[in-house]
Amino acid sequence: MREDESNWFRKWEEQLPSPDELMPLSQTLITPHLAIAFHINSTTGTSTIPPPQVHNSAPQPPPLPPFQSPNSGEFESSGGDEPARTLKRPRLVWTPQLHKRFVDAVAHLGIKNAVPKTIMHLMSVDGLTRENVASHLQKYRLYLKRMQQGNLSGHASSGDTATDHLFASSPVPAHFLHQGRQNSEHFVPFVAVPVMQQQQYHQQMAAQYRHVSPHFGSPPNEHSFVARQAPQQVQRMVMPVHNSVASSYIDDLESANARKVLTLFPTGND
DNA sequence: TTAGGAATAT
DNA sequence: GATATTCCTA
Repeated sequence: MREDESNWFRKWEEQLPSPDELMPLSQTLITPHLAIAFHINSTTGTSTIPPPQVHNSAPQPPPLPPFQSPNSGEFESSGGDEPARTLKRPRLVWTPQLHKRFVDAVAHLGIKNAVPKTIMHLMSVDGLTRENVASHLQKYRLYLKRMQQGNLSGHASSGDTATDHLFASSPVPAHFLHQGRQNSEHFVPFVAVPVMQQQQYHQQMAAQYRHVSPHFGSPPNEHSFVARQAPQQVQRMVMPVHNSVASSYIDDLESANARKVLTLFPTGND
């Protein structure tokens, strides 16, 4: 009996195609959509279907700048030549850029409303799942808890792990650290804009807020004075849009300046 | 049925 | 240690 079985197996095994014969069936773990979304150089000559964007109801947050992780994407494929025995989604790597967008989203929503699904939508990153966000959020909350208990300096208290560095790469909005006041105040119609887009931003500002700031071609007034006092990065990087991600830059501004700057651009109906 | 969140697994 | 998955709960 046993011998029958092993013979049968050997015969079956001999009839299997060789590895070479199997090669044409190679399959990438990264779909064309993901490859495009994350600027991954695909060697497969597949078509260039634009990825389905997850849209907010209003102006989009800027696309994430090109990713810089070693394998040029946030999604690590588990070795390009590995057979696609698992079609599981590749492991997500939370880069500083991605984390920043996460923090922006959470800051916008306020801790209370920051739940995975909402964060995911606000982040508007192709391929990002609710599970990805939930997992990251879980860890981020633990980090915040540690921050609250330990020193509140704004940097990792003790661990100094890679996570700590990642989390420290985007400033923790001040209101995250004490539970007193987080609310709708954080529904602010701003979004951070990469420096690359300054030009565009300035044009838009000039068009929309000509009356506000000398930076954009009109005479100074009280508002522009306030704006000039805001940290430079905010002057450069804040762009008014509705129903979009609030910038952690804003939350970062502990001073009254920030608040005044915010009032320059009253929130529309979200 | 869906989603959040803690616990657990990889 | 980082991220995914499971499991329980609302």
